Amino acid sequence: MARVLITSAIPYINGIKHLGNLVGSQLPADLYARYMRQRGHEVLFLCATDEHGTPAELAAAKAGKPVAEFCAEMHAVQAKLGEGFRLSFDHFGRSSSPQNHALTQHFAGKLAEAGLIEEVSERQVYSHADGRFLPDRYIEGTCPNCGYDKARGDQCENCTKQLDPTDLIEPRSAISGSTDLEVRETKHLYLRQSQIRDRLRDWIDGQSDWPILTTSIARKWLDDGDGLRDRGITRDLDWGVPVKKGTQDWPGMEGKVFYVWFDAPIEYIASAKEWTDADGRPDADWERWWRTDKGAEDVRYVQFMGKDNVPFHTLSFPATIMGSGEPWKLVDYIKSFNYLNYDGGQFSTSQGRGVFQDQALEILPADYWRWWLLSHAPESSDSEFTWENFQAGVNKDLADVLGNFVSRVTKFCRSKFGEVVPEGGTTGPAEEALVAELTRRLAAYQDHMEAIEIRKAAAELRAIWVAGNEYLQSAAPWTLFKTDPEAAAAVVRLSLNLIRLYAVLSRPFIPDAAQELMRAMNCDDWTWPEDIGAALTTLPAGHAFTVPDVTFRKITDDEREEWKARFSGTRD
RNA sequence: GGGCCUGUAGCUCAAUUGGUUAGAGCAGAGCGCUCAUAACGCUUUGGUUGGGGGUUCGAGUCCCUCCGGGCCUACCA
Repeated sequence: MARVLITSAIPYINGIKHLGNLVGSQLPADLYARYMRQRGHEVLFLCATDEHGTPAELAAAKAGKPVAEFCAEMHAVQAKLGEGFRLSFDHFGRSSSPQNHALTQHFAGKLAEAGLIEEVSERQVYSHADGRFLPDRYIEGTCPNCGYDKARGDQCENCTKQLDPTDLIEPRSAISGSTDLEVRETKHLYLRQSQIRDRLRDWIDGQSDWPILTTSIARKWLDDGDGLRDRGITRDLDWGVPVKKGTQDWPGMEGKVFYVWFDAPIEYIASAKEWTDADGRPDADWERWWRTDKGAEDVRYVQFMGKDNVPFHTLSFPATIMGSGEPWKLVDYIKSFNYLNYDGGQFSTSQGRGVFQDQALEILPADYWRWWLLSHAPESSDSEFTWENFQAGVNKDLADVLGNFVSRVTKFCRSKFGEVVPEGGTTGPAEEALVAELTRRLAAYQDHMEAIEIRKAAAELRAIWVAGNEYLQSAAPWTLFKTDPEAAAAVVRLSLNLIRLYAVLSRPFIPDAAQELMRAMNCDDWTWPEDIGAALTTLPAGHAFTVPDVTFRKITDDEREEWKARFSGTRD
């Protein structure tokens, strides 16, 4: 039995996330966590909300709420949506937790001791009307290069020229529109990542099996221009982790907080402490996952994230861990994803474009989304959600191939033998061939799951479902029954066992439906099959079952059109 | 501008990393079955692998070039 630590990128707090966010980290992480648990491994699956930063403060202001209250509410909303999608987190924490405050300050203290923190004085734009410093992109003005009047302080979207906020003509706050701006001197802490560059490079170079997407982004940052740059890890904000050196005050840093990207990954660790603290368990219980000096040497740590998160997970966070000089667990494998687009464009939280998690669950059960999203995960390039593809995929795969198989087997049995596994008859070459095929496909399925090749795993699972229909078609128990009822009974007995096997194998993808099927088979044996032939005799003759309701109803053309129209514009 | 990724059948994707005649699913066509959610099975149509050039006995795969799509470019997260 192995021990697997799994984290998915922690979703930002500023609003309800769309399906692109879901498929880019949490959903695949959940698939992997569920699979590894089913295979008997010890799994710790952690996630949290990422609650700090300017956008969180602005979202709270827009909602007319104090930021702490806003974040608490949004955390509850996201936690509930996670449950709705059956994300099997062992703990869903908050980056604003006291545990994360303490740990973030601890790391900063250790980095300072190691000489990896530098104090830098810099000039930033302050808005009197907004009462805050403005990040570059929150300043708008006219581009000095092309004259575009909505250029941002970091870059002009029209001519793509990189800008400094002070380059803008007639700069104004993007928040309030105020032109009452002032350049102020302010002091910040920088993490001297450049000092750790060679260690990071050696570490990255040693990861030959990581997705190209992951390593190429890391190398780009290591080698771009003058190489890996030091990074500011503090901000002038109210809401965040106060800057401290361990438990000590940090002279000159009063009133400042750590940068959200410094404290967010540390929450992966703090979430584990939140998890044990919640039950009053000792620190040793979470440290055995995170401290290689306290039992984590044999842990395999796997992270899931969208490509936009890769630099922070391959460089900044490892630099924090390496630089601390303490034996924290480094990530072993980083699975990164491209983007899921929506019907010809991007999903957008700010523009309200696409399908959001709450809306998705309102119109269909979680399994529909899980199956389609996972079987179309943007692994090799950006992928696209269209209602036509979604309808076709769900109807064909879930309703026709899997659902209808269950339906035809159980209903045939009920009409000929009653709601009980029939006895009599023996298996022959057809059954042996089926077992051989399933054994081969199961091995492939397992290989793909181990390698986190999600679309391939989904395709293999589907092929396993198809094999049942092929078998049933060629065995034709409805014909056999007329001349040799016992032979038909043997076919049906095996087919009912196939349903149970499908519940076991499909559970990581579609946990609710798997549960329904298992319940209908009046069984609770989720043992992962070591031997297909043996697994297909689990339900013995005489075992009672029930014919389940339609497991997956089809999406009608009318529904498809209705949803397409409903989600074409922006959400309220 | 620079860097990275990507382009394979109408659609969504494969192709053991340079090795037979480029494969699946969906959609389309034909046949079969009648247990089943008008479901299932079998057969089948469909590709100058974005264009052009090169290396090689051999290129979807490597190199050059052009075209298209996307991402990143460090103070959004």
